[in-house]
Amino acid sequence: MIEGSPVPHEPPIYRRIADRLRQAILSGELRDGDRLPGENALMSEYGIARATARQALAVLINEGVAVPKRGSGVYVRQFRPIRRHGSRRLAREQWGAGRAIWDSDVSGRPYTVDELLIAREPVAEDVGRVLDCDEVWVRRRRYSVDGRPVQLAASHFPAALVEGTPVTTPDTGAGGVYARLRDLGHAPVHFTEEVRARMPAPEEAARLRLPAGTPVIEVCRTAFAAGGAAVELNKMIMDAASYVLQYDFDA
Amino acid sequence: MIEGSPVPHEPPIYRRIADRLRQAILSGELRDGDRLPGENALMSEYGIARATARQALAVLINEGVAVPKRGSGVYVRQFRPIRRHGSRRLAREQWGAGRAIWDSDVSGRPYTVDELLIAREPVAEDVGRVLDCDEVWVRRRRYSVDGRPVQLAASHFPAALVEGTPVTTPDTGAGGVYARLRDLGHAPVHFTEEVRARMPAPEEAARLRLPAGTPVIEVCRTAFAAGGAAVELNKMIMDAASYVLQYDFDA
DNA sequence: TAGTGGTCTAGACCACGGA
DNA sequence: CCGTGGTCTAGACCACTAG
Repeated sequence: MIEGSPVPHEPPIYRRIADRLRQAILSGELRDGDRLPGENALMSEYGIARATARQALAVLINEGVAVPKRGSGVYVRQFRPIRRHGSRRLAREQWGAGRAIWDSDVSGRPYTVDELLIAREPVAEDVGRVLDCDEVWVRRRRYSVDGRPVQLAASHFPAALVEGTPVTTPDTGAGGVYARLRDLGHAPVHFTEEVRARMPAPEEAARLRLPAGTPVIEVCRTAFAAGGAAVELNKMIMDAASYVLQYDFDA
Repeated sequence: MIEGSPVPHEPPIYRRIADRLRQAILSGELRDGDRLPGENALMSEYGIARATARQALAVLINEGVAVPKRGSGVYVRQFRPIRRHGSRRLAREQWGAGRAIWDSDVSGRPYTVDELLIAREPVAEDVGRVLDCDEVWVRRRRYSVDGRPVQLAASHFPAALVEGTPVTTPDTGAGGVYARLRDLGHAPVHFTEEVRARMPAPEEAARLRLPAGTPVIEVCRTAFAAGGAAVELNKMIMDAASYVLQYDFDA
Protein backbone atom coordinates (compact mmCIF):
# COMPACT_ATOMS: atom_id res chain seq x y z
CA MET A 1 0.00 0.00 0.00
CA ILE A 2 1.37 3.36 -1.03
CA GLU A 3 -1.25 5.71 0.27
CA GLY A 4 -0.85 5.51 4.01
CA SER A 5 -2.95 7.91 6.00
CA PRO A 6 -0.58 10.63 7.18
CA VAL A 7 -3.30 12.07 9.42
CA PRO A 8 -2.11 12.15 13.06
CA HIS A 9 -5.24 10.32 14.14
CA GLU A 10 -7.93 12.75 15.13
CA PRO A 11 -9.41 11.82 18.49
CA PRO A 12 -12.96 10.43 18.47
CA ILE A 13 -15.94 12.77 18.74
CA TYR A 14 -16.67 12.03 22.38
CA ARG A 15 -13.09 12.90 23.33
CA ARG A 16 -13.16 16.17 21.44
CA ILE A 17 -16.39 17.12 23.20
CA ALA A 18 -14.95 16.14 26.57
CA ASP A 19 -11.82 18.18 25.81
CA ARG A 20 -13.89 21.24 24.95
CA LEU A 21 -15.91 20.97 28.13
CA ARG A 22 -12.81 20.42 30.25
CA GLN A 23 -11.21 23.45 28.71
CA ALA A 24 -14.28 25.51 29.55
CA ILE A 25 -13.93 24.36 33.14
CA LEU A 26 -10.19 24.91 33.47
CA SER A 27 -10.41 28.33 31.81
CA GLY A 28 -12.99 29.40 34.34
CA GLU A 29 -15.72 29.79 31.74
CA LEU A 30 -17.60 27.17 33.74
CA ARG A 31 -17.09 27.55 37.47
CA ASP A 32 -17.52 25.41 40.57
CA GLY A 33 -21.03 24.07 40.78
CA ASP A 34 -22.08 25.27 37.31
CA ARG A 35 -24.23 23.00 35.21
CA LEU A 36 -22.70 21.43 32.12
CA PRO A 37 -24.66 20.97 28.88
CA GLY A 38 -26.81 17.86 29.34
CA GLU A 39 -27.07 14.80 27.16
CA ASN A 40 -29.89 16.25 25.10
CA ALA A 41 -28.06 19.53 24.59
CA LEU A 42 -24.95 17.73 23.35
CA MET A 43 -27.00 15.48 21.05
CA SER A 44 -28.58 18.41 19.25
CA GLU A 45 -25.53 20.67 19.35
CA TYR A 46 -23.22 18.09 17.81
CA GLY A 47 -25.76 15.91 16.00
CA ILE A 48 -24.72 12.76 17.82
CA ALA A 49 -26.46 9.79 19.42
CA ARG A 50 -27.32 9.66 23.07
CA ALA A 51 -24.68 7.06 23.92
CA THR A 52 -21.98 9.25 22.43
CA ALA A 53 -23.04 12.27 24.44
CA ARG A 54 -23.06 10.10 27.55
CA GLN A 55 -19.59 8.86 26.72
CA ALA A 56 -18.28 12.42 26.53
CA LEU A 57 -19.74 13.26 29.93
CA ALA A 58 -18.48 9.96 31.36
CA VAL A 59 -14.92 11.02 30.56
CA LEU A 60 -15.21 14.10 32.74
CA ILE A 61 -17.04 12.21 35.45
CA ASN A 62 -14.36 9.52 35.57
CA GLU A 63 -11.73 12.23 35.75
CA GLY A 64 -13.42 13.65 38.80
CA VAL A 65 -13.88 16.97 37.02
CA ALA A 66 -17.67 16.73 36.90
CA VAL A 67 -20.29 15.02 39.02
CA PRO A 68 -23.71 13.81 37.81
CA LYS A 69 -26.95 14.43 39.69
CA ARG A 70 -29.86 12.21 38.76
CA GLY A 71 -32.85 13.98 37.37
CA SER A 72 -30.99 17.24 37.42
CA GLY A 73 -27.81 17.49 35.39
CA VAL A 74 -24.03 17.22 35.38
CA TYR A 75 -22.15 19.78 37.38
CA VAL A 76 -18.62 21.13 37.75
CA ARG A 77 -16.96 19.68 40.78
CA GLN A 78 -15.03 21.62 43.36
CA PHE A 79 -11.84 20.99 45.29
CA ARG A 80 -11.74 22.36 48.84
CA PRO A 81 -9.39 20.21 50.81
CA ILE A 82 -8.69 19.70 54.46
CA ARG A 83 -5.04 20.21 55.34
CA ARG A 84 -3.62 17.30 57.32
CA HIS A 85 -0.21 17.76 58.94
CA GLY A 86 2.09 14.79 59.26
CA SER A 87 4.44 16.31 61.78
CA ARG A 88 2.82 19.19 63.67
CA ARG A 89 6.00 19.81 65.58
CA LEU A 90 7.93 20.81 62.47
CA ALA A 91 5.15 22.63 60.68
CA ARG A 92 5.85 26.01 62.18
CA GLU A 93 4.02 28.98 60.89
CA GLN A 94 7.32 30.69 60.13
CA TRP A 95 7.84 28.39 57.18
CA GLY A 96 5.77 29.78 54.39
CA ALA A 97 3.11 31.68 56.23
CA GLY A 98 0.17 31.95 53.87
CA ARG A 99 2.22 30.35 51.16
CA ALA A 100 0.50 27.07 50.52
CA ILE A 101 -0.07 25.88 47.01
CA TRP A 102 -3.63 24.87 47.72
CA ASP A 103 -6.11 26.84 49.76
CA SER A 104 -8.01 24.83 52.30
CA ASP A 105 -10.98 26.40 53.96
CA VAL A 106 -12.11 23.30 55.78
CA SER A 107 -8.97 23.27 57.93
CA GLY A 108 -9.63 23.35 61.60
CA ARG A 109 -13.30 22.45 61.34
CA PRO A 110 -14.35 19.82 63.84
CA TYR A 111 -14.33 16.18 62.96
CA THR A 112 -17.12 13.96 64.12
CA VAL A 113 -16.82 10.22 64.54
CA ASP A 114 -19.74 8.64 62.69
CA GLU A 115 -19.02 5.02 63.34
CA LEU A 116 -16.92 3.24 65.90
CA LEU A 117 -16.27 -0.49 66.02
CA ILE A 118 -13.83 -2.11 68.40
CA ALA A 119 -12.93 -5.76 68.08
CA ARG A 120 -10.31 -8.33 68.85
CA GLU A 121 -9.27 -10.13 65.69
CA PRO A 122 -6.66 -12.46 64.28
CA VAL A 123 -4.09 -10.36 62.49
CA ALA A 124 -4.24 -9.91 58.72
CA GLU A 125 -1.16 -10.83 56.77
CA ASP A 126 0.01 -7.35 55.83
CA VAL A 127 -0.62 -6.01 59.32
CA GLY A 128 1.14 -8.96 60.89
CA ARG A 129 4.26 -8.21 58.91
CA VAL A 130 4.42 -4.85 60.66
CA LEU A 131 3.10 -5.53 64.16
CA ASP A 132 4.61 -9.00 64.57
CA CYS A 133 1.83 -10.67 66.59
CA ASP A 134 -1.03 -13.11 66.10
CA GLU A 135 -3.96 -11.17 67.49
CA VAL A 136 -4.81 -7.48 67.43
CA TRP A 137 -7.33 -5.11 68.88
CA VAL A 138 -8.76 -2.97 66.11
CA ARG A 139 -10.51 0.38 66.41
CA ARG A 140 -12.40 1.19 63.21
CA ARG A 141 -13.90 4.64 62.80
CA ARG A 142 -15.40 6.84 60.16
CA TYR A 143 -14.74 10.56 60.34
CA SER A 144 -17.00 13.23 58.91
CA VAL A 145 -16.70 16.97 58.44
CA ASP A 146 -19.86 19.00 58.02
CA GLY A 147 -21.84 15.79 57.82
CA ARG A 148 -19.80 14.50 54.88
CA PRO A 149 -17.71 11.37 55.43
CA VAL A 150 -14.08 12.03 54.58
CA GLN A 151 -12.01 9.28 56.15
CA LEU A 152 -12.08 5.64 57.24
CA ALA A 153 -9.51 4.66 59.82
CA ALA A 154 -8.54 1.34 61.40
CA SER A 155 -6.04 1.39 64.25
CA HIS A 156 -4.41 -1.93 65.07
CA PHE A 157 -2.72 -2.75 68.40
CA PRO A 158 -0.96 -5.95 69.46
CA ALA A 159 -3.62 -7.68 71.58
CA ALA A 160 -1.21 -8.68 74.33
CA LEU A 161 -0.13 -5.09 74.73
CA VAL A 162 -3.47 -3.38 75.24
CA GLU A 163 -5.62 -6.16 76.70
CA GLY A 164 -7.85 -4.83 79.46
CA THR A 165 -6.87 -1.19 78.95
CA PRO A 166 -9.04 1.73 77.83
CA VAL A 167 -7.60 1.26 74.36
CA THR A 168 -10.16 -1.52 73.95
CA THR A 169 -13.08 0.68 75.03
CA PRO A 170 -14.95 3.45 73.23
CA ASP A 171 -13.71 6.20 75.55
CA THR A 172 -9.93 6.15 75.65
CA GLY A 173 -9.63 9.08 78.07
CA ALA A 174 -7.63 12.29 77.93
CA GLY A 175 -4.88 12.25 75.32
CA GLY A 176 -6.36 9.29 73.47
CA VAL A 177 -4.69 6.01 72.68
CA TYR A 178 -1.19 7.46 72.47
CA ALA A 179 -1.45 8.70 76.06
CA ARG A 180 -2.62 5.23 77.10
CA LEU A 181 0.31 3.61 75.31
CA ARG A 182 2.55 6.00 77.22
CA ASP A 183 0.90 4.92 80.50
CA LEU A 184 1.76 1.36 79.56
CA GLY A 185 5.40 2.30 79.10
CA HIS A 186 5.24 2.14 75.33
CA ALA A 187 5.01 5.77 74.38
CA PRO A 188 5.41 6.26 70.63
CA VAL A 189 8.60 8.11 69.82
CA HIS A 190 8.73 7.66 66.07
CA PHE A 191 6.25 7.49 63.24
CA THR A 192 6.41 6.17 59.71
CA GLU A 193 3.70 6.98 57.20
CA GLU A 194 3.35 5.15 53.91
CA VAL A 195 1.20 6.95 51.37
CA ARG A 196 -0.32 5.65 48.18
CA ALA A 197 -3.26 6.56 45.97
CA ARG A 198 -5.65 4.36 44.04
CA MET A 199 -9.25 4.05 42.98
CA PRO A 200 -11.56 2.98 45.80
CA ALA A 201 -13.08 -0.45 46.16
CA PRO A 202 -16.88 -0.30 45.89
CA GLU A 203 -17.33 -0.73 49.62
CA GLU A 204 -14.98 2.17 50.31
CA ALA A 205 -16.72 4.32 47.73
CA ALA A 206 -20.03 3.55 49.38
CA ARG A 207 -18.90 4.29 52.93
CA LEU A 208 -17.25 7.53 51.87
CA ARG A 209 -20.09 8.38 49.46
CA LEU A 210 -17.56 9.05 46.73
CA PRO A 211 -18.72 10.08 43.28
CA ALA A 212 -17.09 8.34 40.33
CA GLY A 213 -13.65 9.55 39.40
CA THR A 214 -12.50 10.17 42.95
CA PRO A 215 -9.35 8.38 44.05
CA VAL A 216 -8.60 7.61 47.66
CA ILE A 217 -5.39 8.28 49.53
CA GLU A 218 -4.31 5.35 51.66
CA VAL A 219 -2.05 6.23 54.57
CA CYS A 220 -0.53 3.51 56.74
CA ARG A 221 0.93 5.03 59.86
CA THR A 222 3.15 2.95 62.13
CA ALA A 223 4.00 4.12 65.64
CA PHE A 224 7.23 2.87 67.22
CA ALA A 225 8.12 2.81 70.92
CA ALA A 226 11.59 3.60 72.23
CA GLY A 227 12.85 0.04 71.90
CA GLY A 228 12.00 0.03 68.20
CA ALA A 229 8.89 -2.11 68.56
CA ALA A 230 5.84 -1.22 66.49
CA VAL A 231 2.97 -0.51 68.88
CA GLU A 232 0.28 0.72 66.52
CA LEU A 233 -0.62 0.49 62.85
CA ASN A 234 -3.28 2.88 61.62
CA LYS A 235 -4.67 2.32 58.13
CA MET A 236 -6.48 5.38 56.84
CA ILE A 237 -8.53 5.71 53.68
CA MET A 238 -9.24 9.30 52.71
CA ASP A 239 -11.37 10.93 50.07
CA ALA A 240 -8.64 12.38 47.86
CA ALA A 241 -10.81 15.35 46.92
CA SER A 242 -11.08 16.30 50.59
CA TYR A 243 -7.46 16.19 51.64
CA VAL A 244 -4.07 17.73 51.23
CA LEU A 245 -1.35 16.03 53.26
CA GLN A 246 1.46 18.22 54.49
CA TYR A 247 4.83 16.92 55.63
CA ASP A 248 7.58 19.06 57.09
CA PHE A 249 11.17 18.03 57.67
CA ASP A 250 14.60 19.60 58.05
CA ALA A 251 17.52 19.06 55.74
CA MET B 1 -49.88 4.41 46.04
CA ILE B 2 -49.96 1.58 48.54
CA GLU B 3 -47.76 -1.04 46.96
CA GLY B 4 -44.28 0.46 47.17
CA SER B 5 -41.42 -1.80 46.18
CA PRO B 6 -39.74 -2.92 49.40
CA VAL B 7 -36.84 -4.46 47.48
CA PRO B 8 -33.51 -3.05 48.70
CA HIS B 9 -32.57 -2.17 45.15
CA GLU B 10 -30.55 -4.83 43.50
CA PRO B 11 -27.55 -3.41 41.70
CA PRO B 12 -27.73 -3.35 37.89
CA ILE B 13 -26.45 -6.31 35.87
CA TYR B 14 -23.23 -4.67 34.75
CA ARG B 15 -22.32 -3.92 38.37
CA ARG B 16 -22.99 -7.45 39.51
CA ILE B 17 -20.78 -8.77 36.73
CA ALA B 18 -18.06 -6.28 37.60
CA ASP B 19 -18.32 -7.29 41.26
CA ARG B 20 -17.94 -10.96 40.39
CA LEU B 21 -14.89 -10.32 38.27
CA ARG B 22 -13.33 -8.07 40.89
CA GLN B 23 -13.90 -10.73 43.51
CA ALA B 24 -12.16 -13.25 41.29
CA ILE B 25 -9.20 -10.91 41.09
CA LEU B 26 -9.01 -10.05 44.78
CA SER B 27 -9.40 -13.67 45.80
CA GLY B 28 -6.45 -14.62 43.62
CA GLU B 29 -8.55 -16.76 41.31
CA LEU B 30 -7.39 -14.40 38.58
CA ARG B 31 -3.81 -13.27 39.03
CA ASP B 32 -1.57 -10.49 37.77
CA GLY B 33 -1.55 -10.41 34.00
CA ASP B 34 -4.31 -12.99 33.57
CA ARG B 35 -6.88 -12.44 30.86
CA LEU B 36 -10.45 -11.61 31.89
CA PRO B 37 -13.50 -12.96 30.04
CA GLY B 38 -13.94 -10.82 26.93
CA GLU B 39 -17.02 -8.96 25.76
CA ASN B 40 -18.26 -11.89 23.69
CA ALA B 41 -17.78 -14.32 26.54
CA LEU B 42 -19.77 -12.12 28.91
CA MET B 43 -22.53 -11.63 26.32
CA SER B 44 -23.13 -15.34 25.91
CA GLU B 45 -22.50 -16.26 29.54
CA TYR B 46 -25.00 -13.74 30.90
CA GLY B 47 -27.21 -13.28 27.85
CA ILE B 48 -26.65 -9.55 27.69
CA ALA B 49 -26.01 -6.98 24.98
CA ARG B 50 -22.58 -5.94 23.96
CA ALA B 51 -22.85 -2.45 25.51
CA THR B 52 -23.71 -3.98 28.85
CA ALA B 53 -20.73 -6.31 28.80
CA ARG B 54 -18.54 -3.35 27.90
CA GLN B 55 -20.00 -1.38 30.77
CA ALA B 56 -19.06 -4.12 33.21
CA LEU B 57 -15.48 -4.20 31.99
CA ALA B 58 -15.35 -0.38 31.98
CA VAL B 59 -16.02 -0.41 35.71
CA LEU B 60 -12.92 -2.47 36.40
CA ILE B 61 -10.86 -0.48 33.93
CA ASN B 62 -11.86 2.82 35.52
CA GLU B 63 -11.00 1.38 38.91
CA GLY B 64 -7.53 0.62 37.70
CA VAL B 65 -8.04 -3.08 38.46
CA ALA B 66 -7.92 -4.16 34.82
CA VAL B 67 -6.31 -2.82 31.69
CA PRO B 68 -7.58 -3.32 28.12
CA LYS B 69 -5.36 -4.29 25.19
CA ARG B 70 -6.78 -3.66 21.74
CA GLY B 71 -7.31 -6.70 19.63
CA SER B 72 -6.26 -8.92 22.46
CA GLY B 73 -8.31 -8.77 25.63
CA VAL B 74 -8.70 -7.26 29.07
CA TYR B 75 -6.08 -8.17 31.64
CA VAL B 76 -5.55 -8.04 35.39
CA ARG B 77 -3.33 -5.18 36.38
CA GLN B 78 -0.42 -5.32 38.79
CA PHE B 79 0.89 -3.02 41.52
CA ARG B 80 4.65 -2.90 42.04
CA PRO B 81 5.53 0.44 43.51
CA ILE B 82 8.71 2.42 43.91
CA ARG B 83 9.36 3.53 47.48
CA ARG B 84 10.10 7.24 47.73
CA HIS B 85 11.43 8.57 51.04
CA GLY B 86 10.51 12.07 52.13
CA SER B 87 13.14 12.43 54.81
CA ARG B 88 16.03 10.04 54.28
CA ARG B 89 17.71 11.27 57.41
CA LEU B 90 14.95 9.97 59.66
CA ALA B 91 14.15 6.79 57.76
CA ARG B 92 16.65 4.63 59.57
CA GLU B 93 16.61 0.96 58.98
CA GLN B 94 16.18 0.38 62.69
CA TRP B 95 12.56 1.42 62.45
CA GLY B 96 10.67 -1.50 61.11
CA ALA B 97 13.29 -3.39 59.20
CA GLY B 98 11.49 -5.43 56.57
CA ARG B 99 8.20 -4.34 57.99
CA ALA B 100 6.69 -2.26 55.25
CA ILE B 101 3.03 -2.66 54.39
CA TRP B 102 3.72 -2.76 50.68
CA ASP B 103 6.52 -4.59 49.02
CA SER B 104 8.38 -2.55 46.45
CA ASP B 105 10.74 -4.35 44.15
CA VAL B 106 11.54 -1.38 41.94
CA SER B 107 13.23 0.45 44.81
CA GLY B 108 16.79 1.43 44.13
CA ARG B 109 16.61 0.89 40.40
CA PRO B 110 18.16 3.73 38.45
CA TYR B 111 16.09 6.59 37.19
CA THR B 112 16.69 8.01 33.78
CA VAL B 113 15.78 11.52 32.74
CA ASP B 114 13.83 11.26 29.47
CA GLU B 115 13.13 14.89 28.87
CA LEU B 116 14.71 18.05 30.15
CA LEU B 117 13.47 21.56 29.43
CA ILE B 118 14.90 24.66 31.07
CA ALA B 119 13.26 28.03 30.62
CA ARG B 120 12.85 31.43 32.14
CA GLU B 121 9.17 32.22 32.56
CA PRO B 122 6.80 34.62 34.22
CA VAL B 123 5.57 33.05 37.41
CA ALA B 124 2.22 31.28 37.53
CA GLU B 125 -0.23 32.43 40.14
CA ASP B 126 -0.05 29.45 42.49
CA VAL B 127 3.75 29.31 42.28
CA GLY B 128 4.01 33.04 42.85
CA ARG B 129 2.09 32.74 46.09
CA VAL B 130 4.87 30.48 47.37
CA LEU B 131 8.03 31.88 45.81
CA ASP B 132 7.06 35.56 45.97
CA CYS B 133 8.69 36.79 42.75
CA ASP B 134 7.69 37.75 39.21
CA GLU B 135 9.96 35.58 37.12
CA VAL B 136 11.24 32.04 37.63
CA TRP B 137 13.66 29.64 36.06
CA VAL B 138 11.95 26.31 35.56
CA ARG B 139 13.57 22.92 35.09
CA ARG B 140 11.05 20.42 33.70
CA ARG B 141 11.97 16.79 33.46
CA ARG B 142 10.41 13.40 32.96
CA TYR B 143 11.77 10.43 34.90
CA SER B 144 11.57 6.83 33.77
CA VAL B 145 12.36 3.51 35.37
CA ASP B 146 12.98 0.52 33.14
CA GLY B 147 11.91 2.57 30.17
CA ARG B 148 8.52 3.35 31.69
CA PRO B 149 7.76 6.99 32.53
CA VAL B 150 6.81 7.34 36.19
CA GLN B 151 7.14 10.99 37.11
CA LEU B 152 6.94 14.53 35.74
CA ALA B 153 8.75 17.19 37.73
CA ALA B 154 9.00 20.95 37.42
CA SER B 155 11.44 22.79 39.68
CA HIS B 156 10.90 26.52 40.01
CA PHE B 157 13.54 28.98 41.24
CA PRO B 158 13.27 32.74 41.71
CA ALA B 159 14.93 34.10 38.57
CA ALA B 160 16.91 36.78 40.38
CA LEU B 161 18.40 34.16 42.66
CA VAL B 162 19.81 31.71 40.10
CA GLU B 163 20.42 33.94 37.06
CA GLY B 164 23.68 33.00 35.36
CA THR B 165 24.36 30.00 37.59
CA PRO B 166 24.55 26.31 36.63
CA VAL B 167 20.98 25.97 37.91
CA THR B 168 19.91 27.36 34.55
CA THR B 169 21.98 24.87 32.57
CA PRO B 170 21.42 21.17 31.85
CA ASP B 171 24.40 20.03 33.90
CA THR B 172 24.12 21.37 37.42
CA GLY B 173 27.35 19.79 38.66
CA ALA B 174 28.09 17.62 41.67
CA GLY B 175 25.36 17.66 44.29
CA GLY B 176 22.78 19.08 41.92
CA VAL B 177 20.75 22.22 42.34
CA TYR B 178 20.70 22.07 46.15
CA ALA B 179 24.50 22.18 46.24
CA ARG B 180 24.39 25.17 43.89
CA LEU B 181 21.89 26.95 46.11
CA ARG B 182 24.26 26.32 48.99
CA ASP B 183 27.11 27.85 46.97
CA LEU B 184 24.94 30.91 46.54
CA GLY B 185 24.45 31.16 50.29
CA HIS B 186 20.88 29.91 50.18
CA ALA B 187 21.26 26.32 51.29
CA PRO B 188 17.88 24.68 51.93
CA VAL B 189 17.44 23.88 55.61
CA HIS B 190 13.78 22.98 55.66
CA PHE B 191 11.32 21.28 53.35
CA THR B 192 7.56 21.22 53.14
CA GLU B 193 5.77 18.71 50.96
CA GLU B 194 2.10 19.04 50.09
CA VAL B 195 0.56 15.84 48.78
CA ARG B 196 -2.72 15.33 46.98
CA ALA B 197 -4.17 12.76 44.61
CA ARG B 198 -6.47 13.19 41.64
CA MET B 199 -7.22 11.84 38.21
CA PRO B 200 -4.72 13.00 35.58
CA ALA B 201 -5.41 15.60 32.95
CA PRO B 202 -5.21 14.05 29.45
CA GLU B 203 -1.82 15.62 28.78
CA GLU B 204 -0.43 14.12 31.98
CA ALA B 205 -1.94 10.75 31.18
CA ALA B 206 -0.31 10.87 27.76
CA ARG B 207 3.13 11.89 29.00
CA LEU B 208 3.08 9.22 31.72
CA ARG B 209 1.41 6.67 29.41
CA LEU B 210 -1.22 6.00 32.07
CA PRO B 211 -3.99 3.50 31.43
CA ALA B 212 -7.49 4.56 32.41
CA GLY B 213 -8.29 4.31 36.10
CA THR B 214 -4.87 5.41 37.30
CA PRO B 215 -4.76 8.40 39.60
CA VAL B 216 -1.72 10.61 39.93
CA ILE B 217 -0.06 11.78 43.12
CA GLU B 218 0.84 15.46 43.05
CA VAL B 219 3.63 16.48 45.39
CA CYS B 220 4.58 20.13 45.79
CA ARG B 221 7.87 20.42 47.62
CA THR B 222 9.05 23.79 48.89
CA ALA B 223 12.65 24.32 50.00
CA PHE B 224 13.35 27.06 52.54
CA ALA B 225 16.69 28.72 53.24
CA ALA B 226 17.86 29.69 56.73
CA GLY B 227 16.20 33.10 56.67
CA GLY B 228 12.84 31.50 55.95
CA ALA B 229 12.74 32.44 52.29
CA ALA B 230 11.42 29.88 49.81
CA VAL B 231 14.19 29.13 47.33
CA GLU B 232 12.68 26.32 45.29
CA LEU B 233 9.27 24.90 44.48
CA ASN B 234 9.21 21.48 42.86
CA LYS B 235 5.89 20.26 41.46
CA MET B 236 5.91 16.51 40.88
CA ILE B 237 3.26 14.42 39.17
CA MET B 238 3.65 10.70 39.80
CA ASP B 239 1.94 7.62 38.45
CA ALA B 240 0.09 6.51 41.58
CA ALA B 241 0.42 2.85 40.61
CA SER B 242 4.20 3.21 40.61
CA TYR B 243 4.79 4.93 43.92
CA VAL B 244 4.58 4.57 47.66
CA LEU B 245 5.64 7.69 49.54
CA GLN B 246 7.26 7.17 52.91
CA TYR B 247 7.56 9.86 55.55
CA ASP B 248 9.37 9.45 58.86
CA PHE B 249 9.21 11.80 61.83
CA ASP B 250 9.74 11.72 65.56
CA ALA B 251 7.08 12.38 68.17
C1' DT C 1 -8.14 -14.28 8.77
C1' DA C 2 -10.68 -14.54 12.89
C1' DG C 3 -11.39 -12.43 17.16
C1' DT C 4 -10.60 -8.59 20.07
C1' DG C 5 -11.70 -4.07 21.87
C1' DG C 6 -13.07 1.07 20.17
C1' DT C 7 -16.57 3.89 18.39
C1' DC C 8 -21.23 4.97 17.06
C1' DT C 9 -26.35 4.81 15.96
C1' DA C 10 -31.40 4.60 17.14
C1' DG C 11 -34.21 3.21 19.61
C1' DA C 12 -36.45 1.67 24.74
C1' DC C 13 -38.00 1.82 29.75
C1' DC C 14 -36.87 3.38 34.34
C1' DA C 15 -36.08 6.38 38.72
C1' DC C 16 -35.43 10.61 40.34
C1' DG C 17 -35.78 15.86 41.00
C1' DG C 18 -37.36 20.29 40.42
C1' DA C 19 -40.92 23.36 38.97
C1' DC D 1 -45.54 16.83 35.21
C1' DC D 2 -41.49 16.83 32.21
C1' DG D 3 -36.64 16.73 31.78
C1' DT D 4 -32.74 14.65 33.73
C1' DG D 5 -29.44 10.95 34.05
C1' DG D 6 -29.23 5.39 34.59
C1' DT D 7 -29.70 1.14 32.32
C1' DC D 8 -30.24 -1.83 28.38
C1' DT D 9 -30.98 -3.81 23.57
C1' DA D 10 -29.55 -4.89 18.70
C1' DG D 11 -27.48 -3.79 15.46
C1' DA D 12 -23.03 -1.45 12.57
C1' DC D 13 -18.15 -0.38 10.95
C1' DC D 14 -13.43 0.20 12.34
C1' DA D 15 -8.41 -0.76 13.94
C1' DC D 16 -5.61 -3.65 15.98
C1' DT D 17 -3.45 -8.33 17.42
C1' DA D 18 -2.50 -12.85 17.25
C1' DG D 19 -2.17 -17.29 15.27
